Amino acid sequence: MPELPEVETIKRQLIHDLLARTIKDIIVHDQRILKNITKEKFIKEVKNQKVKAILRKGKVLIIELANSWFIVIHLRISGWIIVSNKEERFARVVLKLDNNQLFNFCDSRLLGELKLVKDWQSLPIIQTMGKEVFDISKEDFISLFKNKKTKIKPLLLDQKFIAGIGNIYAQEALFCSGIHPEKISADIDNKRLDKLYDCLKNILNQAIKNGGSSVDTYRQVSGQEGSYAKLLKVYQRGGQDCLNCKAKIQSKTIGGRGTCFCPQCQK
DNA sequence: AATGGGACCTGCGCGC
DNA sequence: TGCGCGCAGGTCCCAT
Repeated sequence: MPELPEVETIKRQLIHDLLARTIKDIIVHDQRILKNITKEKFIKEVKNQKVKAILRKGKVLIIELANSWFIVIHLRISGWIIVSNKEERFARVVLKLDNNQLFNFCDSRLLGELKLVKDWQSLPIIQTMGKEVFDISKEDFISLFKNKKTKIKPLLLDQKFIAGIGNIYAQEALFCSGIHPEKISADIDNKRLDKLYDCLKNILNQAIKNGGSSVDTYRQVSGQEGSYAKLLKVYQRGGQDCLNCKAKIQSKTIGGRGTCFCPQCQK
């Protein structure tokens, strides 16, 4: 699923493939992707605009146009972006660029969204978003967990608490730091939280280096798979042996989400 | 404050 | 072979 490393990968590649290009034409194949604007208005405002900047906040991708409109994209579960010379399968919105390349916003399940706004910073999703682990000191990170009487894993998925972490990297970071996903946050000692901070940063950075994790529909902008999937240690490994201790990786629903962990290594 | 469920969606893998 | 079913999960929203 597109989480921080996947969206960051896309952002970096779009700086190469989309920045400073002019959008010559727009094709909207499925209007359900457009959340706050009609197809006609979207085309009118975006046509012939030059791409001025590409930003990322948490899992949100922001494309600034020369006329000060911002295209705000959330890939949700099943979205991805490919820049190529043809229309891709599942392309819902296609931007034709001045070098004849096509920016394909693909989404197999149509849960992603594209908005066109003048002020992206006032969007609720941005307003309520917590800090990313890269933007917070270890001390402040640790103090976030005190007084929180909720299970650690759903808390890591809460974008208002910390931004950018999704179901893959939450599971990986908890395995890395030896924390049971159902452990009550306030009961986790500082040593483990210290480790969690390091694990999160390391895992997210490694995932970015590998172009993200292609476990489902996600692809890099080139269409290549992200190679971090083969480095995942617990995600989707329920029933298999723990790579650390050989115990059986357990799989259960926690906070409504599938969760894999090692009952031996994670306490 | 925290938790649980439903809604949004459709491709895919499974069982029969 | 083909059909129907249920799972996958990011975010928002509502009820308890």
